[in-house]
Amino acid sequence: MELKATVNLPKTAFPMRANLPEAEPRQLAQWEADRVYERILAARVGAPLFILHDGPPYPTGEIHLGTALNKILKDMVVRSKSMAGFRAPYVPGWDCHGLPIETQVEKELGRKGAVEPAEFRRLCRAFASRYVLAHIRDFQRLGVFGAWASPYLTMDFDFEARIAGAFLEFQQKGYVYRGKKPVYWCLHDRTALAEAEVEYHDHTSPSIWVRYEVLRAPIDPPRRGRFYALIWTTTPWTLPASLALAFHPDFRYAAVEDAEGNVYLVAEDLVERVALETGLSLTPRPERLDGRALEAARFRHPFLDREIAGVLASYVTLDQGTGIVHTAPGHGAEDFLTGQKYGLEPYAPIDDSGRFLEGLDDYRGKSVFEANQPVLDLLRRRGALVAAGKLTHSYPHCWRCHNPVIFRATEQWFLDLERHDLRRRAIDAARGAVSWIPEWGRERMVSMLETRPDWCISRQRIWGVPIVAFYCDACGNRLEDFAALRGVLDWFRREGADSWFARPASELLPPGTRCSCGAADWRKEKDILDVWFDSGSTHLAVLDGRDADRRWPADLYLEGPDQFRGWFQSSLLVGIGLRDAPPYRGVLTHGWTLDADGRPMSKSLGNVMLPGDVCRKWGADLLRLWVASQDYRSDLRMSDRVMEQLAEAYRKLRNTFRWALGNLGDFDPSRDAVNDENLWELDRWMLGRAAALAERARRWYEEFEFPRVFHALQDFAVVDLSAFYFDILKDRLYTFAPSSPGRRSAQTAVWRIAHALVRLVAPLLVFTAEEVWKYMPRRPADPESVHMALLPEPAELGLPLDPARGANWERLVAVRNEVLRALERARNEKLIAGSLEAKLLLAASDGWRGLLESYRGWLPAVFLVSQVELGPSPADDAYRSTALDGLAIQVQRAAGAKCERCWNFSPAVGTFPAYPTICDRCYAALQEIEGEAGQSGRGRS
RNA sequence: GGGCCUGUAGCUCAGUUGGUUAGAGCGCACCCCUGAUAAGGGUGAGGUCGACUGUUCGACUCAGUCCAGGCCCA
Repeated sequence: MELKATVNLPKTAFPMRANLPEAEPRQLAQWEADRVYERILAARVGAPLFILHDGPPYPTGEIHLGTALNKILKDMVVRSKSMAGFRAPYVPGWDCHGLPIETQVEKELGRKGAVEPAEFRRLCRAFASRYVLAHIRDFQRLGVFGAWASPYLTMDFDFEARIAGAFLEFQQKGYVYRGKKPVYWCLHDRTALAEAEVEYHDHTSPSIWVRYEVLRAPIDPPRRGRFYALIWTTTPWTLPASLALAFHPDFRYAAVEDAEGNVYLVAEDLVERVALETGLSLTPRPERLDGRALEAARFRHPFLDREIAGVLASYVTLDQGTGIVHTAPGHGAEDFLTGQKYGLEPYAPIDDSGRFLEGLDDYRGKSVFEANQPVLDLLRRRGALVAAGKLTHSYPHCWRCHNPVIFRATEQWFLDLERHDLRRRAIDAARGAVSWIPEWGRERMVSMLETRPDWCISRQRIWGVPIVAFYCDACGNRLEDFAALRGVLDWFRREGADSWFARPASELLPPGTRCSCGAADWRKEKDILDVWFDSGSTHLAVLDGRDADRRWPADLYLEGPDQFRGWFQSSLLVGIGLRDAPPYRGVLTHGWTLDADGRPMSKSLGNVMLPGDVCRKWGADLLRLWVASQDYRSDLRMSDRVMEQLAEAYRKLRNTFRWALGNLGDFDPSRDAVNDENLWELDRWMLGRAAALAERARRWYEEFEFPRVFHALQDFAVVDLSAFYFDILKDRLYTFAPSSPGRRSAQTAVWRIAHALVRLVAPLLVFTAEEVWKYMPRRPADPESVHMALLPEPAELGLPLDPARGANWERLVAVRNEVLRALERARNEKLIAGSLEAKLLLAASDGWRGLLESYRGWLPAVFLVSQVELGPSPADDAYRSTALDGLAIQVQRAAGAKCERCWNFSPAVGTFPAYPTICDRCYAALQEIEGEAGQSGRGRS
């Protein structure tokens, strides 16, 4: 038993089980107490800056997995940049204004409009502040480092002033106009919505076929019945605003006759389908018309005293309907454009809540969706309704209240994208100056910019930055004295944008501000700015160069794919419009989070997995591993199954570190490390492999290829270390005398590798890396936290081994793999159990023979067997390699007895009277150990 | 319907300029060890590379069509 005490078994306090959910919060508290984030920055004074500008989330509710993915990726970027030697500050931000907050506050208030605007804004501010604090905790829990004590909030007074200032600047530069346009309109929230605020859900609409009597068309009228154009629509309520019928210029239109002799115009290709869907029995007549011939046609409105024009539009399709589209320029984007072309008004006779202001008694005073049925009845009475049914289709809904929205022409504020070539310049910048990861981001941004309409920047809400504009009470003209307008910003800086609501125009404007008409009474604009204008301006407010950590433009924006229409785009337009350059040098996009079946996570599907729950069950490092393990450029799958798998990978990595730490318990790198030239060859070879890994990993970090880092680290830990190198080293580390050159060589290699690996993994597994670092023997120059360290340079792993020798080891590994097969066969035949019970007889052809001869002394260790002999010809029952030509392996029982100390078999066991149960090698080791003990005994006295 | 993207073993990923029997790790099955032990090691079974059609002497790799899924928009 006392022999066992002479075996150097691994010893470390580093726990095998991580217990991350409990350990991580302690680590967080430690980091905070030690001000590690600040110290990392301090350690990079004067280093080149790397600015990741944070895309601000809304401070509502608990963060979801997509948010966590986003923040973790950002943290990996910032940390890897920092460890690559950059000064990489991270200033997190929140988008505090807007409908999401208003909706929540209204919910808390219980009923709408219960309080004055100023009070409502106070409640919104309080709500946002509360959730910012909650989010900070959530994000910190993920191990994200950043300036949590000084984040940016778009509701900060100074920030509000900057947003309003950006608007004034746009206006001064001539980009801003007011116009009537159909916009998405939420009847429930009584506000215009940006495209970004609309989401599509299924909705059931009436599906009706309506006939418009033809007044004039280049075709002979029917003998018996009447002559109609047939249209199909799912929005009966837009019929009162129907001003035109649109035909496709290139379609052919047929005249078809029903049983009663009435004749209908319908797109030729749709005749059969229309007959089927309406139940009409339609008989074709010989007449055919090109769509473009119908531009001059005239029709009668089905129930209003109105003549309707025929117009041409290329968006008319043959997918559905009749190939003729009823057109209401006040209620559709495409209709609006067509209306403009033909000089038609964007007529929308409804108020903010969707009630009809004019028209027939049937529907006047009703809101649009209520009007569908009366309009239907009206059509039926007038004989205009040909058929009616229902259709469930994808329809735009308000992103906050989830009610269906409509298109409605209203007075709004717009940014003119054609002004000063804004659109073109933005596209050019996206094409040229910005680097996109992945590459396709460029094309996506460009194509979206090409087709997007002017930016509607006004909202009829309360919680936001007001549009700083005044109207003359007397003549209605808008104030264009920009010095006076800018004066308002001082109020914002002092009291916030709340001052707009709390103070009269006379206070906000310099005394005596007069209109050109001479009057001096002003009325404040009621609209506020679109929140996307807020967030689109964050780069102006945050990257303003007020200290060393702020520089415009940012190096990187990193968000989900939805931000192509959102933040990426709004920021770009603001940057180009006001600074004539993009606000970012690069844009990185990640995918969406999906469940195990590839469906997006959503509350309605009930498949959401919250980061908080994952942290409580698995730990933040495992969530981070999830982020690091998958290709974030496409969508990421999440499930218990995936987490279980990651937990296995984590465990393996952790135990590999643990074994290394256990074997470094008596190793001090500055005292015990072996020089490169004294390192054993295998150790140098492994160091070379680690160096190659470090080199690749550094490059991958540079390219944000985190999954490659993770997979490479895992492979290295599992294949190179655990299954190969460490397995081989056990014999040397456990049984050699503690200070023997061979053991110190192994320890030097293990230490260098672990010391490098822990830094390579640090940006990914932030908690575990720090924990490993704590238990690792370190050099005096090593920082206190692994996160202050730099990524390992390949050179740190030592001088490269001669490539020819490296190639030898690769071949030895190939032989080893064959040996393992042979040993397995022997095990199955019950010849041996453990591999140390084996003796190998290797017969090799010339190609392999030389190699084996020259590494003869290494072979038992590398093959984990007690004895190896090289022989001329294989026995009949030898294992013959198929992979390596000419190699045969014969497994026999090892000679001699099992050494009690090292468990190798040796004929020498029994030849040492003092130690009858041990082998010659252990005998020598024991001599050495006794010598060392004597020395250290003297040293101590 | 349009724009962009994704689709290689049960899971997560590699697959170099198209070129021999498509790789890795995990998981799984079986075996070994018991001095990394709620650890460690080994062997093995798993894939018609989403489908189809082309180009080519040869395609996971190129082209086209389709299918499934995602983001955005209609």
